[in-house]
Amino acid sequence: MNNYTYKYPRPSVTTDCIIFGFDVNELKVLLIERGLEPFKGMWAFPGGFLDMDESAEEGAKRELQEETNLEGVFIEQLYTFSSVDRDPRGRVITIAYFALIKLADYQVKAGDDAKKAQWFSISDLPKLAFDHRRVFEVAIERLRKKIRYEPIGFELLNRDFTIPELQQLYEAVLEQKLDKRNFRKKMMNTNLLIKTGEKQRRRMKGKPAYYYRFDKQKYEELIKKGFNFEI
Amino acid sequence: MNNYTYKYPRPSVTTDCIIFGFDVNELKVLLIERGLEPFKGMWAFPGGFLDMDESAEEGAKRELQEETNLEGVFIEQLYTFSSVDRDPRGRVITIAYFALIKLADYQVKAGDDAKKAQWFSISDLPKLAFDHRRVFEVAIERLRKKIRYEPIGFELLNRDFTIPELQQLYEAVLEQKLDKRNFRKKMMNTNLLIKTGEKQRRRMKGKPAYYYRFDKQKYEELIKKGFNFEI
DNA sequence: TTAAAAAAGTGTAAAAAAAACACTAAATAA
DNA sequence: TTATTTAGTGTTTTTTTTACACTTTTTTAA
Repeated sequence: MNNYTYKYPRPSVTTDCIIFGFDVNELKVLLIERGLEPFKGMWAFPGGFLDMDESAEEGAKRELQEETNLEGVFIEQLYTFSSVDRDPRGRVITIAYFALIKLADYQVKAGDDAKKAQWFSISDLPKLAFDHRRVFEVAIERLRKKIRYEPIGFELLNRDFTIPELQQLYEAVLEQKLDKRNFRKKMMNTNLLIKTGEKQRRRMKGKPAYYYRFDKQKYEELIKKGFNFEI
Repeated sequence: MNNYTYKYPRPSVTTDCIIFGFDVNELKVLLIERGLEPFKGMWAFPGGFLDMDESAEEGAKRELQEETNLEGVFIEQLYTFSSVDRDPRGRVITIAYFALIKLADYQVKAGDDAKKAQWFSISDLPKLAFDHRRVFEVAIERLRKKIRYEPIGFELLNRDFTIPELQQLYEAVLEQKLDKRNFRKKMMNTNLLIKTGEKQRRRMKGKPAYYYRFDKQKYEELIKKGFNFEI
């Protein structure tokens, strides 16, 4: 035990992941119930200690994989939180990442005994452990800014989505109503949406909407030429 | 010696400061010549190890103070760099901050023997130690984005500045020419510039310009009401 | 089977913002 | 006193954004 000795004291370094999902018109975030002290019984973002042979991004991705079974998702460094007193166990610095996932592709592993994971609507969060409330505020603010300038909303929807679904996502994230016609116009003017030709085929009220796909390849080419996505 | 022992290995944590200044129409950055291996003789951003009783921001500010004698400057977390191999001495994670200072207020301490500090034009940087070239790229990109959406340019100018000076700063940062009339119009329309009434009084070519001040107090009030600075 | 209800889809006009553009004014230098 | 240099100023055109209402296609209920 106690094998690692240094001349000067060092903080522990962890990564945390703020994982957003979108379901039935609500923006959700994934939390884990803490089984141990400190903050036992409270909810926190999934995260853990950084290994010495991985970068912070790799560590965050590894944990995301372990916790949610998801790979290849949009992940981005959010902020590094380093208040001296943020963890009662000692000096712990956390490098926080945020991730957007397609909720439909993902099932919370029910009954995973080690850690109870659960999606919470962002408007109805429980009390969070550590400084995670603050972390959440930073994350949601970043998401709100980012969704206006980069086409990251699509990461939250199925590959095939309808324009009204996309609009509802924007409305949920930005917390404001948008004009139907102007929204569609703007999205269409990017020339980045491909109509699949399929209609919604469902037992549902109202006229069914057409499905679209985001043309990621075209987007990547356009940004090389200095194109700016903006909504 | 070797007094700190932990059960699991821990990375070292440092902070680095990318300090921008503006002088004679050039955007500059402050570098320190390394006196020791590794990268002896090469240039690097000022920085150092985080103390256990300070947050990363406090650490960055302390170092900024030590290196440049400046206090109360605009400072902002930039990014945390954590590649496994970024420091040949071992696992070192750095939390990078960027800062904007009024060059006129600051004199590089000539002959400070421990560390030779020097301003470099961003278009003429020497070879940088560690991954600091990458760090620089991230910093300049952030500055370019940020200056369009927040009134941070004023942090680089004297309290009293002329509109042409301000424009030259924007042109240096954004690396593009701007229309004189449209630039002035936009700046004036923010209603955040106070004309001091003073003219330039100098032995210089051309018509002297009037001095202005940025109304920080008014700006702070406006952002509370949802105002957006944009240029 | 028909009528009512619900949601998707569509275009145009007005207003606001951004871009383009050239001359006059005030100082210094020759 | 004349030439040179830089500051300062307004208007028109173009582009972008906003506001706004009806038709179409489906399901549900009568």
